[in-house]
Amino acid sequence: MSNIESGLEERARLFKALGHPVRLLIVNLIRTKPRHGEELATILNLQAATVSYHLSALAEAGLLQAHKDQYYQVYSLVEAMLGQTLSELIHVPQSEKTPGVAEDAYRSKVLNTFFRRGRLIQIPAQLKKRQIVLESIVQEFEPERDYSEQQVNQVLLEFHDDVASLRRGMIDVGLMTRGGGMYRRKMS
Amino acid sequence: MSNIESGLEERARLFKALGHPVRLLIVNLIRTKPRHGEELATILNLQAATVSYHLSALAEAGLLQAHKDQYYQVYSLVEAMLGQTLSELIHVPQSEKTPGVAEDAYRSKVLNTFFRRGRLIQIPAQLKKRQIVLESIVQEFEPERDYSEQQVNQVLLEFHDDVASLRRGMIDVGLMTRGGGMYRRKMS
DNA sequence: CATACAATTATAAATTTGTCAAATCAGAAA
DNA sequence: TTTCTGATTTGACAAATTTATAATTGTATG
Repeated sequence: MSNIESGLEERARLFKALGHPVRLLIVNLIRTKPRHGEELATILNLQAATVSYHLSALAEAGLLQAHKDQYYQVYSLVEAMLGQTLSELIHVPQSEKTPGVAEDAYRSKVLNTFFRRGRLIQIPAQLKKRQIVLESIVQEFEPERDYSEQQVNQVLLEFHDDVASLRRGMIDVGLMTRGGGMYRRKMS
Repeated sequence: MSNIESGLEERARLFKALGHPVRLLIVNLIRTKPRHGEELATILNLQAATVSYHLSALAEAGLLQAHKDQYYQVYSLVEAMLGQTLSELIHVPQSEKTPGVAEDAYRSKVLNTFFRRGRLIQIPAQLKKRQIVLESIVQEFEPERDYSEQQVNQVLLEFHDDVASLRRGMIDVGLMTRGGGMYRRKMS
């Protein structure tokens, strides 16, 4: 996966997720043992919807992971995060330190809006934004190589479940071509 | 220093401070070398006032320290913070996990508003709040022991520069008594 | 002391967050 | 299938955050 997310925003998201008393409490509660939403809502004396909101913030930041268990959506801590030091977490690669040209800034903004942890949250309705997003995804294909629909789907599935729309989008926008049932990425 | 700050809010403040792209950038810039506000404003292409706002958020969170150098207020990183792991930083003492009774909640709220990193930001104008704040500060004195004005000042100076107002407040509110030039804390 | 420079504070506007209630969804169980 | 239970989404609204401009404060230099 390539240049899809601005590391800067991603980092900020992590810290922001932890920057709220309720969410810190949630993390601490889940740390003692994995828990589901309703349990937390009761303990914290908040609405289930509110807890859900906070949980998704934490999950999007990569701090929590969820798995289904019967009725319940059980959240647990992503242990891998815990060992990192502030020093490591704070660090932003040199390349990101200057916001860059306005053009790139807009591109980053769009990518940051629609991608979360490498996955496409939603396919942009606006052409201009869809274009930017698809351009970023098409990088995953080698140019001038034939892919079966199967293979195309497999790659696209990493980004979004609605692979059909993505596939169609690629053709519409002119990033890929189809011929004789095979797909190939156009060289830019 | 005692129960003055809710560790929970304090932690959240730390993370919240880092939870913004501009502030992360600032931290990274300052990390390479200490810098002053205007310099950062230029690099980041933001108003000086805006940078000032972000800097104070970072300073209040304990991440930055400032020292004057001629005209300039030079900010540098508090190195001590950097080594801590997320695991350590996230941890909230057991006692804080339950929000507590409403009565205490109000008290915490007031204390959190007026204290920052153990220092009093401002002496509350409202009596009720001043009372809460002073009560918390008076804990630093042993009851039934005589203190000279000098000694009183020395303790109070840890909390706020305007020691005179604090001293007077203590008497007004009835937390301390003065007699023959000596001060003593009343047993509650 | 007046002027210049940097920093902070005050104010205001725009944006984002946090919360709840109501509606919708999704998986299990009857 | 219908129903039950927990989870998520949506809409609304209050609260907070972010940012800019203008005013103020604080140092230092001529």
